[in-house]
Amino acid sequence: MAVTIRDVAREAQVSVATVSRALSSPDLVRPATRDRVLNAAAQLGYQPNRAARGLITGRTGNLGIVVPDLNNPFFTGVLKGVQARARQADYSVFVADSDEDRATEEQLLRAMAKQVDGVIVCSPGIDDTQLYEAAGTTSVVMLNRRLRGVPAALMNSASGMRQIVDHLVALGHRKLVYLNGPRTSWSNKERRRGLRVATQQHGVELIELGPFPPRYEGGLQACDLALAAEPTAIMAYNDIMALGVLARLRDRGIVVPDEVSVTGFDDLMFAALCSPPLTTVAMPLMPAGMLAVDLLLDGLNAGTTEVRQVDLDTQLIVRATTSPPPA
Amino acid sequence: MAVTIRDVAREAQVSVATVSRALSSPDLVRPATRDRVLNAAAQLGYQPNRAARGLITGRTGNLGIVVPDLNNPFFTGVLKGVQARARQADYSVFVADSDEDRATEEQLLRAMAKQVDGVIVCSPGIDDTQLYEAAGTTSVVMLNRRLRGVPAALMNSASGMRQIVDHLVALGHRKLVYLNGPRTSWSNKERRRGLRVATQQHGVELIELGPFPPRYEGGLQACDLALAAEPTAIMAYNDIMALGVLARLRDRGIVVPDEVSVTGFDDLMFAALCSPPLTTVAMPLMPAGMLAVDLLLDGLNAGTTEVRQVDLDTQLIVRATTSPPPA
DNA sequence: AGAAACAATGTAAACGTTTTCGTTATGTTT
DNA sequence: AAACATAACGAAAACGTTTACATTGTTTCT
Repeated sequence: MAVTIRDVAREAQVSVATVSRALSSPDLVRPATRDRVLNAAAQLGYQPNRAARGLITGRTGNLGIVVPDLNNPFFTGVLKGVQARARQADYSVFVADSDEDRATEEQLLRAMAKQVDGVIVCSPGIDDTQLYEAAGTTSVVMLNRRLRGVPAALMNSASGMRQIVDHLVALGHRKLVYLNGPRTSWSNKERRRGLRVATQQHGVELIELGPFPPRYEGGLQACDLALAAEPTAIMAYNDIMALGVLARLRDRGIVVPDEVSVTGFDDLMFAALCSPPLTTVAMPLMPAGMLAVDLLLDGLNAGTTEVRQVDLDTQLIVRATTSPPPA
Repeated sequence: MAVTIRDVAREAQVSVATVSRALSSPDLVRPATRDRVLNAAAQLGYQPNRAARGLITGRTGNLGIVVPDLNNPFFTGVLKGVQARARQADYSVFVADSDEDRATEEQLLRAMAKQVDGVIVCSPGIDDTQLYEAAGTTSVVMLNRRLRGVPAALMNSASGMRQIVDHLVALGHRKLVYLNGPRTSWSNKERRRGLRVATQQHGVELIELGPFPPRYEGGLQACDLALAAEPTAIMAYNDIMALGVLARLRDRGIVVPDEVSVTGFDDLMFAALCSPPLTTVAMPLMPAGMLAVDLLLDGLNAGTTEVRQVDLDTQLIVRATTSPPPA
């Protein structure tokens, strides 16, 4: 049915081996014949059968990525980067959504490992031993999580947090509240770490609350607890929680940023659109996705056992939810 | 390296043919030997090589989906559905993001067609002839777009629009503005269609403006034009535009819904979170994704040439941006 | 000029399955 | 009991590539 390498060979009056070479290692054939082959291939609209190629080379030309929730713009951001970079390198990408469930996550990872040359894992949930096991089966790159011996694309959350603290302290804040996200998440740990050193260096008071679910409702809930501590600024684990905080503050008639400053984290689309627009930290989502692909491909091609873990910079985006504290 | 069907055959003391049968058509082997094979397979951790299988069966076990923008929650919603349903059927899904570009869209579609058993196309942009061509190469299911001879999973936008109009008219509105999205998009056409018949039936005045870019900025821009027409309700093409409208109204000191009612379309997450929470229409995103997969698989397995185009119902979600018009 | 190296191409094996066909054992009908 | 259908299994071909090896013709070296 489909046009095969044999058809091209016949058309170009050469053997199938020559066709194969002309396409995958062009310098092995004479320019004249190469052109003949290429023309024939183009004319017939030949596309190599990837399954057949994969069968013999052991390479599938596929990449996998497993994410906890496709509805979370954070992950679609990196997915977009992954997707774009993979396409440039002529790879296709499988995507799997684990629905935040650790068991399915592991299952998906395992299933995917058979079909791809490498997997990008964005899952805060799945545990270390599972990951090491997967890393044995196929190439693995971690996203936003550091694990010994496994390459990783990291976004410097700690640095983002310190930028927030620097900003708030410069405005004159001296008593800050941080609303924790999930305790187990690497991101939350990193953010706390950045937070601790920054507040200690500046000698300002830090009150930690939570953990809270990293969602709108979590923000609503956390807000009242935060206010009880009477801070001048509230730092949420992420934008969605911050949105909850803003909503609750408005309900209670507390004016942002005049009476209390609020910050988020992630710079999701609506951070710029809510009111007042949210001061937050922008994550290099697409760059991280592209980096992850590069790391994966490096590992595959170079065959070097060098394990690279690369940090990408985050950036504070100052909008309208932060101002000097009330006098 | 990996464990192959031969290893299982040796372990179970049968031929490779029997192993293959025991796994893919269990009723062809005696229960006793089947158990032996299954045990051996389980013990060795055997996983069939999909490339090899695909080579001979002509089936890849893969599905593709091409979307214009992964950052758009609309598409990730259906993607989530696709993904979930595909996993149940033991299919993997390739995802491709065209970045709203028609040329890449076509290119992606073409590239994907070779590697999958079927493709789900969510692209409003790509033109009919391209689609028909793709439908010749591989199985195609359209999402939210009707095309003769091509199966489709459709969300009934027209019905959603009529629900909005019914709602507004019931509240007492008599002069409505609709802010058009992209003229070429099937969704916009459908929404207008529903709008027209509903307003005519009720005998209320309808003013159409635009087209506007279906984005936040589009809403900002459209808002002032809309107000000039002095309607009592503004219906936006989608939630994001509606958000822009709300922002602009607030800036101009116009109170929603007391002075003017506003509606969106899509029920994205922030529609519930913005303030005031947006009255909008919920789309059955995940169901549509799952339906699309079902249609695809039906087409593959049944081999029937019956072309199904299924409509899914949308639902009006009344929140706080609609109320009776000012007296 | 003969040998040796090399460049360009062809032949055929290999990758891991599924499936056709043939063979043997097991019932079932006359 | 002979003939025949049927069930269970094995041998081998096939899928479309890549690649190791063989072959040929051409250049380079001595």
